[in-house]
Amino acid sequence: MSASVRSPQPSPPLTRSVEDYLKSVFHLTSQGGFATTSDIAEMLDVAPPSVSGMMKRLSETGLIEHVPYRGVQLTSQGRRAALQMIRRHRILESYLTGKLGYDWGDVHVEAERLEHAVSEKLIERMADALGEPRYDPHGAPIPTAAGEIEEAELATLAETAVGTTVLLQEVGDENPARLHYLAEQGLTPGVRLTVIDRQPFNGPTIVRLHDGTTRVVGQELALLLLCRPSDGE
Amino acid sequence: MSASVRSPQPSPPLTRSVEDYLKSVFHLTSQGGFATTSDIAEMLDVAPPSVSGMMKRLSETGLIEHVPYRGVQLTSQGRRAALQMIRRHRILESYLTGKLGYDWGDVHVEAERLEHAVSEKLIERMADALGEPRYDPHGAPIPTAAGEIEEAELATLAETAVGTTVLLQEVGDENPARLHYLAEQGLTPGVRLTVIDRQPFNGPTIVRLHDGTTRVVGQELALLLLCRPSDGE
DNA sequence: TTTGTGAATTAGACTAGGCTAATTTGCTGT
DNA sequence: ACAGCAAATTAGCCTAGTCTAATTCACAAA
Repeated sequence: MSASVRSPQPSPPLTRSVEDYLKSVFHLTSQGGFATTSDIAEMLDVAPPSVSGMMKRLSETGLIEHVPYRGVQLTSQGRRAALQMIRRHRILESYLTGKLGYDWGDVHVEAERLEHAVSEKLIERMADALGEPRYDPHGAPIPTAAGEIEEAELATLAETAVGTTVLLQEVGDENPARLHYLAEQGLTPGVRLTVIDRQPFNGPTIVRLHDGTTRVVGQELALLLLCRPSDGE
Repeated sequence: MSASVRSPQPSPPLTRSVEDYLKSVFHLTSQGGFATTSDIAEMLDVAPPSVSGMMKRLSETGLIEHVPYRGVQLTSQGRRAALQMIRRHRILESYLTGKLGYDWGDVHVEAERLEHAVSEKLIERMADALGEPRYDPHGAPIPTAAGEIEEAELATLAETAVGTTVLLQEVGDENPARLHYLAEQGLTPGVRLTVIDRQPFNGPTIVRLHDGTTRVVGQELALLLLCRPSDGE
């Protein structure tokens, strides 16, 4: 009988909404700290009171830690659930581009809908068919089935020093138009860039690609290009 | 201004529930006639009053025709929506078995969840990858994107006369255990069978396969095997 | 120390979709 | 013709999740 006190009761499956909230909190706290009500509300396009209400319910079910008027963080249980959703999302994006000819600008919306409906089994079959990919089409790391995710220290292109050669690792965006443009410019994960100049006052960054051609990248886009120091050449 | 009277207003997307109800009504009226409240309730595993409520809403939005205390039928708009769902379902089943190694007994549940989340575009990509299949893994016809569905006159194996040779066209079941068993027995769509005997009092039907081996098929299963007269041979 | 302000929460209402219990209806058998 | 029964509907309630309007809180600035 004493077990009933802290037994992790057979939790009902999470609803779509709950899954979305957990993902938001995960992303908003990935740099540490708390996620605020208004940030969550904006990310999910709902009104702040909706967030307050949901946060209350989620903290009652032990998925988040809520400090009223301060913000929220995921519990380890909530983090596990969020990572599972992110794995689903990123495997789906990878599968849609890799096996069904989707453009990397179009996968996000489709994956956003499917991630709530796919079974664990289907995700693992897709991952298997793809050869257990470690990164999605945008270069974001895919959590393992066990819930581990790679945490890399990436710098935006906008803050990379002139003269440096870097590897473009990830594009931190999901806007189709921007992604299409970047693909046209050849600015996709995996390419090596050398920063050859940067205009002052938040001006554009000028980079040289491996093939010798150059690109002028405005700040808005440069902030989305996540790079890491290039090892060898 | 006069247009506002009968303009087919930009109907909001159907909810999951609505999609499920429409599918049920379609299946229950496929032989003609009305679908009854209790049949729908049983098929969807909800209480009859839930069905009454939904039928009221659906007839207000013009998807079904409701004759109180009699039953319902789909309007042409409702039929179009139902056929779209059935196309999605059957394309998904085909894709899961054809491209992701699913067993034909396991696809139904997975497709049931995904059919509410996939976009039109994804379905067409899957259909394309499969070469526009006309039948799903159980032999059921797949509606075209334009909403046409093949209507065949099939007889159950249980009613097929002794001595007749037939083509097993479709297995009208979705129970994984039964489907597994049938696959083990080699009783899958496309095989040719000759009925060589049938025991009285709803007893089993004995058939010979093309390879000369025989199978004893109890009535419960024989009722699920939908056959058509075999042309040649 | 007090006050103003913006963020967060509470209050209260609404919709979809489900349920049970009570009532109504249509049909069948006498 | 009508009594009885089973099926269908109505009545009334519940939960999840959303909203707007009103209120409360934390903190920075005076």
